[in-house]
Amino acid sequence: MASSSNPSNLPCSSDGVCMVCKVLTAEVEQLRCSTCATPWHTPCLSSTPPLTDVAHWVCPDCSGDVTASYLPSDVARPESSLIAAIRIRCCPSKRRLVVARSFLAMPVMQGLSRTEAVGENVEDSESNNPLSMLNKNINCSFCMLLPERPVTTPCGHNFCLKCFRRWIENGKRACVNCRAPITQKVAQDLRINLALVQAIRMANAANNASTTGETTVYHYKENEDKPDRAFTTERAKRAGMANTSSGQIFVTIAPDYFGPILEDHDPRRNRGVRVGDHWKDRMECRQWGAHFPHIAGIAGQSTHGAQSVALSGGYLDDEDHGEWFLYTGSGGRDLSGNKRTSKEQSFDQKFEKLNAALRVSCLNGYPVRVVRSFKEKRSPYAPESGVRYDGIYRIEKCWRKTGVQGTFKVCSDEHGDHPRPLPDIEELKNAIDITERKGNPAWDFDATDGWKWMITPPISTKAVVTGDPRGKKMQGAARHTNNLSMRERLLKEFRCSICRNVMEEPVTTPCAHNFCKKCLLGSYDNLSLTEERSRGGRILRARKIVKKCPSCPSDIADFIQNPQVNRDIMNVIESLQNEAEKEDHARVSGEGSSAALVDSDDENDTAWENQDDGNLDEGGCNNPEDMITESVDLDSVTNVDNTENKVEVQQPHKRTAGAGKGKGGKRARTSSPGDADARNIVTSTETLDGIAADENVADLVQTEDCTFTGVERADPNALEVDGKNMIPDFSEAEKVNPKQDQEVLP
DNA sequence: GGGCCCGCAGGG
DNA sequence: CCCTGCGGGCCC
Repeated sequence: MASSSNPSNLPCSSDGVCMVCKVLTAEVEQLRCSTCATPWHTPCLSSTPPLTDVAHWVCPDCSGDVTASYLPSDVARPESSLIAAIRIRCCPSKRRLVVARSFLAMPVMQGLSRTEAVGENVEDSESNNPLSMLNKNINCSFCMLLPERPVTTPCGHNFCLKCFRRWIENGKRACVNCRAPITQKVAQDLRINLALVQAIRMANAANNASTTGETTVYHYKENEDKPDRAFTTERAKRAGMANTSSGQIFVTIAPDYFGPILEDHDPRRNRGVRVGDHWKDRMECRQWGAHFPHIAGIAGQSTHGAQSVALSGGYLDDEDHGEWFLYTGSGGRDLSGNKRTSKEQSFDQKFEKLNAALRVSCLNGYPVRVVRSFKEKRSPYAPESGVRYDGIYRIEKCWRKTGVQGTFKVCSDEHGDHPRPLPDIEELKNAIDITERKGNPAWDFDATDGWKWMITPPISTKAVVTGDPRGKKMQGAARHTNNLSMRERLLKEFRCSICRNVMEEPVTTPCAHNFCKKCLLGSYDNLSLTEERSRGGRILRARKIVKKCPSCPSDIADFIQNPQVNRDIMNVIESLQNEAEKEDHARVSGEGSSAALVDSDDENDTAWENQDDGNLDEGGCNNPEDMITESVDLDSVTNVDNTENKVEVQQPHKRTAGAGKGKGGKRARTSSPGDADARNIVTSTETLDGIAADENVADLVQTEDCTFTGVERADPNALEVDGKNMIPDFSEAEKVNPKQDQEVLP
């Protein structure tokens, strides 16, 4: 390995110029680092590897020696930003580069560097900058940034998943920090450290927020008491699942969370919900968060936006073209009496409630999750059974128009009274209240990163898990409790799952769960390492006892033999606690707010909720761009008879703009006296931002047509397991129905 | 296969 | 607290 002590050890720049001798280097004179792929000018290296080792050569930046000199404690040196800049090169992915740039450009970071450069204590800047505090204590030793999708080694060191993977893929089997061996098992079965993810996210969100008091928000409500499956009481049985009580919600997203459900949100499987995932019914679908309401087709809040929709055939004139669809809003049906559902449209829909939510998502270009149910019999894209998650779509247009389901008119293919298969433009002519996005969509395609948030996602106003009646009660009770500071919320993320207190001597298991060292070891006190066995007087070889992680079924017997404290996390916790103490002293008052730290979850969670309530009127958004929602004039709808809200949804490679043509063309834009539908165009988009993203992003299709946003590929595993429920190949389907692709029918 | 019927979850 | 909602088992 090259020596790191030579100060002149510098790589070549991106255009191939050696940063030592300033000469444009030829490929043959370069040595590429097997870890970061950066080229180095061989003649300028202080030492060169033997020819046989060239393939495995690791550059000075990536080699352990140098990394050591870049440990967080060294960040305080004035040249730290330079070091960081150089280190960025070790993570060649563009994405990281982008992250790094914006990172360095952040005022917060600059402030941090300055402060540290002159040797001041950092804590002052920390108090208001949780992000810089985290950044100071937790750095990936490869890229020197806050770890992205952090993984923790059994020796207690934290890295970006990607950086660490690259290291492993290059055959390294020792921790870059401490040289502790990394077993094959650990290397192969990396798990994201969710506590870190949450903390970093929270800090990021706080940092991005324009005002100081606001919060992001990952509140957890007790959910564990619920069974894994939905259940129906004896009395309610006859009425079917409408009367079932929800089972446990498995994902850690709030009901008003927008976008894909990533592995970070899926502590059970650490996998996330992927396109093509399939459930037996709406209840099960709900438990995995794809679509929460178990009857209603739209999940959303009128001022916040709609998070998901279910396509299940409730409205006759919906069109499903796979990549885009038309969706009718809710309302306008007479559900009085004991008729809890009515197919008849008896009055106008308006852009209120859930329809307003759709419109908010349309205006802002939020990602909308889409599930299809087998009940949508008329769609070739519907699954044969159950409910399937079909990825992220975007609502392109909303309008109201006279539909076919009015009281006075029922049009269906059988009756031959086909509405003209108009292209969208035509339909839009007849429509009223046309809404479309004016600005840039919040969720959009980026050439480098694929589909992603272009702005800070809307801040959740709800607790992560719903459904526990106790939670509801607590909501009210806690409504008056005080808000938690960012520091307190961060500390909450670092609680031990066993004692529920902020961790002391935190250890991270290979399955990425965090506990106090004492708690973890204590829970196996009565178990010896091996079990003596005998049979019929004969002594058998001792069998190793399986020791399950307290949070999951993983066997962590090996790990707990010598669990290493996660010092990064410990440092963060200590910093946070010191800050809290200081503040308490400064306040001198007896009732410091840090006391809230030991409060029950419910207390705290609902307290945050309370805090959020204050923001609700602003659409729950803190980003100015989100404020568009404020301008929505929900009352602008007037004098329409029987209006339904429709959504037009679009899929990837299709031409979208003209949605219209569908098979029968349902919408009889006819003379029916009333029945305007509120419609929405939705286009499909999705990228999973997680481990899976690596596999998925490349599959995103970008259309020439700006209306469409992209589509995520189905999970191949899901397809294998259950072929009949596989997500349809939309392109094929289109071939079968060429008409659908024609621009306009006369 | 169609419709009844019922009582959950969530918005407001 | 009231109202609504693209469920679904069961009975006919």
